[in-house]
Amino acid sequence: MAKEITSREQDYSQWYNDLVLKGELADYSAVRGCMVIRPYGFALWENMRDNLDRMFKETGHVNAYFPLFIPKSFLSKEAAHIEGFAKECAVVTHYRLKNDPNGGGVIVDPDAKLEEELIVRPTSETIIWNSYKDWIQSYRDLPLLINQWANVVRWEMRTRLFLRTAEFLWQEGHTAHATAEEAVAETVQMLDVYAKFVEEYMAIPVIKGVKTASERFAGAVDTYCIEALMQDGKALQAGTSHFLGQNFAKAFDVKFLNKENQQEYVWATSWGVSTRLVGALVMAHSDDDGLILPPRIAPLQVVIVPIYKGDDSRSVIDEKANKLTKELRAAGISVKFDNSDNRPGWKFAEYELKGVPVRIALGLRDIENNVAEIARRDTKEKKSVSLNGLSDTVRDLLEAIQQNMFNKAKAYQQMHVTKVSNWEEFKKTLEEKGGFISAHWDGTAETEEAIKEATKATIRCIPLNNEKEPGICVFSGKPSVQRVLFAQAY
RNA sequence: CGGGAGGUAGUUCAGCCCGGUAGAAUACCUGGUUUGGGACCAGGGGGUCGCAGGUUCGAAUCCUGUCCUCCCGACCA
Repeated sequence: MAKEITSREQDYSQWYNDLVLKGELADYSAVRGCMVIRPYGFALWENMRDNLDRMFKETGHVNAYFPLFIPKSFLSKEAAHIEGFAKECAVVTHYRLKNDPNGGGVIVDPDAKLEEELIVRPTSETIIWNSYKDWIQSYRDLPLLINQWANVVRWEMRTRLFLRTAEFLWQEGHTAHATAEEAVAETVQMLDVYAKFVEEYMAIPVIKGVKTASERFAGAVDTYCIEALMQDGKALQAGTSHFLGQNFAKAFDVKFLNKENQQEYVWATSWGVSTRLVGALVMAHSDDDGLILPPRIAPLQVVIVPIYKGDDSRSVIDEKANKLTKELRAAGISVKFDNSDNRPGWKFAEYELKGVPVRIALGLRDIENNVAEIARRDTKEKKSVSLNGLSDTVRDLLEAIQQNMFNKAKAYQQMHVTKVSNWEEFKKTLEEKGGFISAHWDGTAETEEAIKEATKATIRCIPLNNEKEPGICVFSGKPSVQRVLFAQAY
């Protein structure tokens, strides 16, 4: 049995890797645990990034940029924070190379040792709070609502393209507030922004919740998260928003003078999503024929494939296709007319691999009848449509695909939240069905750890607005006040 | 950091056991015929066999070391 599960996991790993590589999203790089994001994959990330950035600005945030390097001493100012990150930090110890006196290569110049080592940021709380200390004097300086788009490095033991890489791109918001209530409201607001983005743009339904103490961000008072379900039944943390209390304000001595002329520590939040979302997109929607990208963020929404028959047809079809391309672009749809020298069948397969939502095939026969064959990637349905008002037809279809992808993923998610009442059911469900398991938990870290030890499942979150429902813990049999969501996770 | 499998053409891999001229498929280039689901014919270019030592007349092949990749485990706010 264990063997079968292993091979199933391997199959999914292989499936996922193929999707990313053949879909031309990313490649492995020469650097351990890092990846090269290819133009197509980067265009996808840019679309995600631009939409998120707009949503951040609509909620009053501004962008800034802080340094890549963090003095070692900064990290040690917040005890829990260093505890959480110390094991995975890349450290800069020298600032110069020199020619190897014993050979042709270069060596690190031992004379160029840094007095204080620099840490390549695993996250930027410390370097940012060092600046905030100087920026915040009075309640008039608050709230401070700043986001940065950056790369961070976490030296993970084991990496997977997009889902966990040693270096990744992300955004991190860092805000400072006059009151705890305001900071909590900000934390929840940004969680809502993330949930809205992931559901409405990426077409992936999420469960909003709060982490247990053991899964909490290092240095946070509360960690809120959105959890998504992948097609192999594993959960993926798609975004987090942390209420940091006054931990970082105290560590970096950031005080403000309130209206009553009293010194107070500020209240903080931080929140982030990363290129991991691209991995989520791949895992949540793809099939055996390749990627399936949601229209709202697809780098390419429509591809037009000409079906030539002899050289005579070429100019007629090209002319018509160029006209349609122009028409669709004018309607705000991203289109590629692929008149390259490959055969139609090759192109069909190619754009399916890359997840282009809509394909239009155009041949002489179609033009004579004033129609085109339009195919949707999500369901693979094909039909003939009139060329009159094609941009409206395509726009409606793109919207329908977006909706259908979300509905399908939502139905899958709902089918995979299972309420269980005892330990046998818990194990059986996890093994045979996967997904989220809604179960009573006695609230202790010991039980959480024991369940993880036994099944690899962790508490993904305590859903927001969770019903209070007395019961007994599925593992320990002790009293419980509510159900929580367990799952195996990425 | 433990266990397993690998590193040979752009890619996927064969060759290795049993040492003796560097291979296939695919991709790429040229010409032609084609085009409604990954075309065909002909010709062509492309590799310090991961790296470093060793054994040998001779190493992709054997030995030692080392680096890297993938899978599993440990680790992973």
